[in-house]
Amino acid sequence: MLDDRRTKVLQALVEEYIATGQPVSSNAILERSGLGVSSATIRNDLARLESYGFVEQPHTSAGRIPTPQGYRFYVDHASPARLRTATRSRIEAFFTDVHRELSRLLKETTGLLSDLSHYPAIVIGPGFSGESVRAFHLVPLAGDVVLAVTVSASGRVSQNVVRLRTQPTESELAEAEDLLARALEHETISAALEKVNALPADLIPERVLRVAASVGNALARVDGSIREVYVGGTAQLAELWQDLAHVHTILGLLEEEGSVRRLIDEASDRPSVRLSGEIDVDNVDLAVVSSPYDAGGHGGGRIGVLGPMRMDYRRTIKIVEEVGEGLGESLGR
Amino acid sequence: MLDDRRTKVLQALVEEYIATGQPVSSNAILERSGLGVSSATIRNDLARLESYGFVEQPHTSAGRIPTPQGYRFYVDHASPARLRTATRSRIEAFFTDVHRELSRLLKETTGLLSDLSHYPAIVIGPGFSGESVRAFHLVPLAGDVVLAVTVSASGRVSQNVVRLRTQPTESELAEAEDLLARALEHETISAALEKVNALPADLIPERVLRVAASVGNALARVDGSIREVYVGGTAQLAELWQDLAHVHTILGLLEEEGSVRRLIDEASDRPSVRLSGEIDVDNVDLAVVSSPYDAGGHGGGRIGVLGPMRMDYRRTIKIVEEVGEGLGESLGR
DNA sequence: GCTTGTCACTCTCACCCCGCGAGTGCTAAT
DNA sequence: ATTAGCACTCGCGGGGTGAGAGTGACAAGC
Repeated sequence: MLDDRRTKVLQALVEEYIATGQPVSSNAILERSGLGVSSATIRNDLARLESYGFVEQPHTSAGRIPTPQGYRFYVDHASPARLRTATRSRIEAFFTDVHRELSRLLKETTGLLSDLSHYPAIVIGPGFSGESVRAFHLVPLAGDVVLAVTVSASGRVSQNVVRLRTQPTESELAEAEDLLARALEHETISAALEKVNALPADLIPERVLRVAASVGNALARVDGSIREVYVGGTAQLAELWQDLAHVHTILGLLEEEGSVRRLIDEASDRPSVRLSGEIDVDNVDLAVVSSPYDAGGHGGGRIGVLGPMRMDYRRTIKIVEEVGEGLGESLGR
Repeated sequence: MLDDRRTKVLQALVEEYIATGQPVSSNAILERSGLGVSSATIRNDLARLESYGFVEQPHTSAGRIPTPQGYRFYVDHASPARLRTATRSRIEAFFTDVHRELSRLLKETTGLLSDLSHYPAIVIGPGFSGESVRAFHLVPLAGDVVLAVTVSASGRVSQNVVRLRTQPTESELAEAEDLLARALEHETISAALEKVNALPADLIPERVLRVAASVGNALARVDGSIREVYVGGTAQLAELWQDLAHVHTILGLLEEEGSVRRLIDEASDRPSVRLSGEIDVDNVDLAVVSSPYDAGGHGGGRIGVLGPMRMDYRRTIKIVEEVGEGLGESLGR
């Protein structure tokens, strides 16, 4: 597609633009790239790059800025950065030897990530699925509504409000709790549900069975979909976009759990970069750098940051990757 | 301090400024207030109000804008607004008959409040204290770290990671769990802790007792301070302040749990308004309208919104108050 | 003594004009 | 294919200007 020199010209242009935010002139590329050619040559190359749609001019007689396609090409050809040892050790220290409640750990991870990257950060919690259940409780809330509390083997606590069709008596509820607790013990939720459904219907009062089934179904339904979403570092928004309309739109995105998920949920097993056009978000200058993490037996999730397309990709990708690894290891233990 | 007409002039000025955001001229006050005097008279009054420090001029030949003192006088003398029935019924519908997990309810309440008020909203969770415990579990996490899960009578679930000084065996942990569960059953945490400490040391292995005491102390320490903080509607910030520096500062405030608490924590049993100078936040144009809520036996908390000083106080106060009442009732059941 | 009509004065804001400088595209030469 | 040179384009910032909004002051009226 692009010969070697033109690739270098585009890289220099993107990096210069990322650094300065100003349209980049042929002379600036000359200096940054160190190519031993004249500015006129570079101007010719720029004209070619423009015809390919990688760069554009804000107006005649101005320098060039990258188009989304230009960024895409750059990102796909960029080598990852090396992190300073100070940064690495900060990540390491963060995940070493500190035991925190899961939700707190995830929330604080957004803090770390956004601190290091200087971009707002997103962390999606690891799934529940595949984990066995350590403890289970039913708490009556009101009438036909009960709260099911499940503690997983790794100490995760999940709460679900379940509305039953009928109002159980206290003893029925206790029996159902007992039944489910037994079925769930050291089992995954889906396995336990089968157990419950296979129970001998003649030995257990039907009403109890019905309660247990209702709760079991409710659990199974949410199982796996309880990946909590955490967002941190939103204060950076104002500095990054410098534009109230953009800040408003992005705050709106980050406020709604569903759209946050949509931003970074992706089935890639490596760090990935998504740019405005590729995300289902209209007309916002947006790039999302995300990476999966693997918490060993305890599932895994995804973390990422978002920023304007004019973003330090090489550094950011590396940071997101490393923090993801740290988080995975920390959870995996 | 102020005679009747000057009070009205100030009120009209503040309301006009809240509505338009422009410096208010004597003529504008004339029209809005309906006072049957000439604009010259109002100009004289304005000069007087200025000497009292209630209003100021951005520059010589411009209208007046309220000073913080002017706002203070205004809110202290403002009568609360009436809400449209549509608004009232929205609040009512929100809290009627829907059973949600507590954390979800509180989070969604910030959504309701910010939707109605058009300002970012804060909800502080009701305390745990005073509630009896319904279920209790200890889950070993790793080595000397255990997770204590407490379910309160009203179905609230609290998780605490406790680091013990020694590593208990499985059976010791089970015994300690049993011990604490028994002690806690239908008791408040503080009452239970006394029970545990009063246990006959000769009947129970010392190691078990020590574990139980560690956990109990950890619980007691966090008991009452676990008032979660929820923030919603931050997307409004961009529209409200129209100024990147302000948006940045306030996002920063809202990001940190401690500062959010500081914004609305206050020991007033009525709706209250705090303005920039009165809050420990420097140089931000900020007003906080907050109100307590009472969840009956289950404690209570505080909710509020924040906005620029140029804020529709009469309407906002009423909305915050009503949503607070709704939340209190909903939790009290 | 408070209120009012009048009027000169002040200050901002929006607009326009214009010159500078950066940076390009083109062309002709290598 | 590359380069030097050059004419051309266009945005940006500074300064000038006129209109309009609003005030303060003053003298007259109730």
